[in-house]
Amino acid sequence: MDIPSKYNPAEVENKWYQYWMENKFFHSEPDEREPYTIVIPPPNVTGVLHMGHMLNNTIQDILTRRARMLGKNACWVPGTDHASIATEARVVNKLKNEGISKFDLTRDEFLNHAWEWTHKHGGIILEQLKKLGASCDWDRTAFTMDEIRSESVIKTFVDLHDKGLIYRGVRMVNWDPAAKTALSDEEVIFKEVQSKLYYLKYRIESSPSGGVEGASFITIATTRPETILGDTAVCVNPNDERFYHLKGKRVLVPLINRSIPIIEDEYVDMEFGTGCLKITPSHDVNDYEIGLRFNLPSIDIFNEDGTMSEAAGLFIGEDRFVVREKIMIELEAAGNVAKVEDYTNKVGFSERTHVPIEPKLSAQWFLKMGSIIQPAIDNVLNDTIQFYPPKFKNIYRHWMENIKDWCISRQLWWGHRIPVWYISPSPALPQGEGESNYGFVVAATEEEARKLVIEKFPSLGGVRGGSGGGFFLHQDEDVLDTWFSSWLWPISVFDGISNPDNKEINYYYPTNDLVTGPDIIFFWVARMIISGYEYRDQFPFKNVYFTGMVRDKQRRKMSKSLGNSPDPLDLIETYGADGVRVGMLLCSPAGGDLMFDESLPQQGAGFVTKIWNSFRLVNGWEVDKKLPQPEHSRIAISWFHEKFSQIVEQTDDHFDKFRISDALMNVYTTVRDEFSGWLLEMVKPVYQQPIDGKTYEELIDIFDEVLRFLHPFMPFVSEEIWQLLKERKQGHSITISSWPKSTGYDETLIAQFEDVKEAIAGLRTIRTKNNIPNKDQLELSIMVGDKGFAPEFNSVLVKMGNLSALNLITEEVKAAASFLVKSTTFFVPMGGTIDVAEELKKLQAELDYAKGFLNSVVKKLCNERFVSSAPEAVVAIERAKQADAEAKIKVLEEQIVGLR
RNA sequence: GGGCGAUUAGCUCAGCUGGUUCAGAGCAUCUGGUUUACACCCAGAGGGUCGGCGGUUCGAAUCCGUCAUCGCCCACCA
Repeated sequence: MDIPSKYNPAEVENKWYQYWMENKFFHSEPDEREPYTIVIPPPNVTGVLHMGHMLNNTIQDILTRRARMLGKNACWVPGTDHASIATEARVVNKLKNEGISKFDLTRDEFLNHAWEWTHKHGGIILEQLKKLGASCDWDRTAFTMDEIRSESVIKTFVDLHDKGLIYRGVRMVNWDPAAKTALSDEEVIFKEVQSKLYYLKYRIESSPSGGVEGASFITIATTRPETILGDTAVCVNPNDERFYHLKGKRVLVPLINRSIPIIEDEYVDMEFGTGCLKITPSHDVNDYEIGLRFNLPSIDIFNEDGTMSEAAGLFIGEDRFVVREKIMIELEAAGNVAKVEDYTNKVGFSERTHVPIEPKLSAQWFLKMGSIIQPAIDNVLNDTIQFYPPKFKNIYRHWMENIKDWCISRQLWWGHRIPVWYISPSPALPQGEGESNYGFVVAATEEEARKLVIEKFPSLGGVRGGSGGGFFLHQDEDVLDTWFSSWLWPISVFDGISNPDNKEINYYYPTNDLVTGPDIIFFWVARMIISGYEYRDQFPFKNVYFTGMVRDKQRRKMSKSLGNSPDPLDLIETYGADGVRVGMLLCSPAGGDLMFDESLPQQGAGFVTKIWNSFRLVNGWEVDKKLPQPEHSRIAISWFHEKFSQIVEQTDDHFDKFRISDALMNVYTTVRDEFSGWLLEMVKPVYQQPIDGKTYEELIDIFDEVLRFLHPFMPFVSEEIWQLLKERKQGHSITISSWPKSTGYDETLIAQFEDVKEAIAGLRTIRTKNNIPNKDQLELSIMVGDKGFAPEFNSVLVKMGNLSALNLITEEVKAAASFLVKSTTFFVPMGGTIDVAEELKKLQAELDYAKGFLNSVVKKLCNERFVSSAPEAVVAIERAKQADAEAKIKVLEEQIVGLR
């Protein structure tokens, strides 16, 4: 068969992916087999593949492919997330570049743009996953905002509301002034920033008037001077002696001279700043709480976009950060600034728009987290659901035990519109007004809402509002948090919310493994577990494997702005998908970060070439069926069977423990060392000689098995060679073949062969030291003693050592180079070229070492406490060590005497 | 401020219930080797007081305490 000498990944990969798709090998339907299910962490619909996806999806593909080969009905469900805020931000941005403002559009107009954008850019990432070789069931591709998923989300909202778990409340929320929406706590990232601490003087009311000098002041410290316009109190600690005299007094807010009380609350830290805190209930969570306790007015000085509102009184319409600068100038001029210090504090930023968030009081929808989370806590702590690595259990538990209600509404348009219908007597009632007067109903559709209203409020009458009385319905303008749809993902992809008893959900759920990043453990993983128990009374997945971050060599996170992230598709083009996959996994322990460097896919690609060349070697042999099988081939093949069985067993164990890198390392060294380095070299016929039929056939079967062992990691090259290796039936594929099985193994045989390897290494060393070319034959004599070297592999020694003769002897050989394996001595007669002094030196060194070793062992054995308290097996091992060392010493001493 | 985890070869990491899996792997380094599958290769070598200090034990990389350094998560100190 003619085989290209150079493997061409691009061509091979396209060919086989197409073949797999045409034959629907990745498609799964419920049947009588055991299911194996993974749902993909849905990437943003308009996103593009980055290195994190590569790592994550490679692992999922390996797990899926192996499960498929284990005979399970493997189903890896792909899909994308509508990514409410991220996508909306992109569309807004795009429109802005076209000179269109979102706020000039109607909701429908905007959504048209958003859908257009989604259809144009959506799903690119899924096409990219195909390049990686992802064996997803593409017929099941889902989208968090497609019909089934939308229906599931709405239904869930209505259900949770009807259970009393969803409520509307006015709370201090994290406000994103760029996106003009509330965010959940999880979407806020706190960062340390260099800022300033401003010490501002507030005049005490009824103090002697006159200039600032000499008047009575109280000094507060703040990082946000612009918020003084919203101050409604100044607070001190009741135990703070410094302020006893101010009890019950009032102060004037600088610039606007609003009179506000001095209040006392233990919340204030006497040590910090001046021990005096200004209270701005509208713009700080703590101040809000204090405001509630003291019944303080709340003045919202910001507009939704972070500019000053009318209520601020000054700087109206100007941005908060501009105002910070400006107000300081005015305060300075008015004599209200005591001092300004450099200060480092933490500021919350929006995860999506990266602007500082603004605590803001607003009406939002919340999901109560109190009662529904218990099974999610219990079943992770008791390992019903297992986390890999397990350290994430603690992090998870900590979060769960301190969980707060989930703010699920977002002031956006792109997403699932909240199915809440406000009842009003007029057709044009702005949202927010009249709610309390007329109330609302929660229903999946307007029709249902209408029915509900009539049921609940019969007095309103059934007719549409207007002159005839009746009512109008206004749907809530807001949409739901993206995670409110993705938390249902393992259920909703099988339509298990709307049709909870359908065949698919019953078969595929719960899923087996989830592979994701620890950064979304709270956003997503925890919430899926919660919803799993709430809606299926069952965990959504058995195992969660957390991947690490992909970083660069300097441990920096890969990011677009740093420009340190390679384009995955470029990598695939350069190194081939198999090479990149292997490169990603060679050193990425679970939960540990992956320091990515182009040398990794390079190594992966090198490994692909190695396999390819192994195939070229075997493929190039001429077979002569009449030839008998040589002994060295027979024993080599039987050794490989044992060894391979052992390796498969180890690898299965690695998989069970989600040690994917270790599993790959097993595959890597097996192919490179055991298969190519040893087996092929042992059975390789003499140059241009044919190979016997039996060995060839057995070898092809072994190769087949090795390829199947490789396949989950390197799907393409394994398929290519597998197809070339033998005549295959139409529609056959390694994809649907079987994973190698361990059939048990003979440890003795494997150990014996390790000795043989050592002996061959000894021979090679002698060649190197004495400059004897490989093609020159050597003669080898083995000293046969009671601790004999197993003779089973002697034929292998002859072949691999290129020996002219192999003698079994009982007497020392003079003028020979020698080496020792265990306590068997090997001699290679050197015909007088032997350097006696050198040889003696070497032997003496070995002897010294052996004596020292013996000494330590004997010491241990002489220690009665050791002998009496250590387990018998351990003592026996020590005794064996002693015997071995003694034998070795005897041999060495004899040799030394012999040489002298 | 609270919690979690880590520290083993130049780098990235294994090392399970203390004892031959006990000091390991891959990469990197160094030395030698190419008409005969593969220099994307082969053969060899060097390199570590297992973060420091105490303790438990016949025996500690492994268990305990403590200190140091790093990382991560959570938290409302202006």
